[in-house]
Amino acid sequence: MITETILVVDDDQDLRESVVEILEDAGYAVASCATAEDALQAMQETTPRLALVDNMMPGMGGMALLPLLKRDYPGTKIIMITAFSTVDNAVAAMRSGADDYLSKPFRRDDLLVAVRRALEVLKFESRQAEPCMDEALACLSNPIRRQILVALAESGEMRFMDITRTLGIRDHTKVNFHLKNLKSCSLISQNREKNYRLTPQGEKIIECLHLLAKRISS
Amino acid sequence: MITETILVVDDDQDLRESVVEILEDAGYAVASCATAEDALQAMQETTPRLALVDNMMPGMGGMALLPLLKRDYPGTKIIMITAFSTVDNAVAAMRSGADDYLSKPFRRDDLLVAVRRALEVLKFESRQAEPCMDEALACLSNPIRRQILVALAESGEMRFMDITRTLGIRDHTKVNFHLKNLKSCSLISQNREKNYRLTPQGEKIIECLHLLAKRISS
DNA sequence: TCACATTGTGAACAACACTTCACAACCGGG
DNA sequence: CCCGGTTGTGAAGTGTTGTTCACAATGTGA
Repeated sequence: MITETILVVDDDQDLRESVVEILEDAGYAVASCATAEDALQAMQETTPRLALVDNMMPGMGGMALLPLLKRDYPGTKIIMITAFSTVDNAVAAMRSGADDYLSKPFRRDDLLVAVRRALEVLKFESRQAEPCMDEALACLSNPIRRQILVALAESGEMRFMDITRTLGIRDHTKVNFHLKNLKSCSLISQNREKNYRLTPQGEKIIECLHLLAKRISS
Repeated sequence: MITETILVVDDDQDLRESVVEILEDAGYAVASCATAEDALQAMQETTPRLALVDNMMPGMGGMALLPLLKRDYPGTKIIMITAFSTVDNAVAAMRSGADDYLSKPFRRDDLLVAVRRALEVLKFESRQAEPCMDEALACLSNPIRRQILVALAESGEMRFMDITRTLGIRDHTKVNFHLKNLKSCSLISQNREKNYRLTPQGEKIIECLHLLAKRISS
């Protein structure tokens, strides 16, 4: 079993060591480095699931590091640390993929609260919901069903024959068959007016399809 | 074709009307309402892909509305609007799922920039790369094959009987069958020592499986 | 060398996914 | 009212996927 560590990235040696100490006192395993470049190296070696990153660093700054980390390690949570924080800066950081944001100076407890919260989220996320994915993935295995989902995602709401014609399928009962499948895994639903639309679950699946497509093609 | 609209949620009638006007002048179709409760209703009816939500409203506030919207309409982008903005508030909003954050008072152009940026992201996300995913998704449709991929992701490299025993399958030829499938979609490969391992493609798929699990369970 | 685990193939079969067809309930306009 | 489009069901057939079994090549330690 690989020990779970937290990575601390900060060029200010005093602050870095103090952060490391706080975390180690709290019982966490910690790795640290002083530059964004070293951080990338460290990520490759230890792949921590939580990283604390300083915003202002010589060389590549934290804001530049953020998107790199999020792209290559989408599962890793990142807490941004900043002096001179502004609303705009915080928003920019969060938009770039930071999972939390700490303004310097912060108290010991601010740090620990943020870390614990991030780890809680990780714990929650790592509890997988495999079972409910089974039916969903099985549904996705058929191209016609995928096309239906995509069409619904684009149009928001469609009637039966809309879908049939959009896909260019002559036999409407065939479409019906797949619609029934999608309904039974509750990826789509039908309202009183008989309009089909994605369920929240269905939308999540579509989002993931997009992610998958993006990732595979890149 | 349903017209794409932007939803504006703000209790302050003056501000709401001015925002609506700015957006309409810029050529967008706009719907608006004054309370979070009405917003939920409006979402059900029109399902806009972009919503501007005021933070402070009588009744349910914007911060309470946010997670509801994100849960039920994960595809919809949300821009939070706030008077008295602080870093903490901005961070909290972004953490709750806001995609952007505007401090009052803002200029016409600030608003339009944020809106355009959100719409750009939406446009990008809706562009798909379906074709190469077909075989991969078909492979994922079988639980045994998924288990094999997961096992390989965890162990890095395994031999035939390792896999068979790890999955607790008595008939080794069954495993062989699925391995052959996985090989033929090049999600796994086999080296001279007959060890099986994930291909780069296979690793990407596993990442996406994790993402999917995360998303579905949350 | 023999015994035994590993790794694999191909055929026969079972189970399931998908398609097609015949038919029917319903609604709206002419 | 009748006609044609919409939305649906169920049964029968077809084809694909998945399982099982009998068997074989290879390697490996006693």
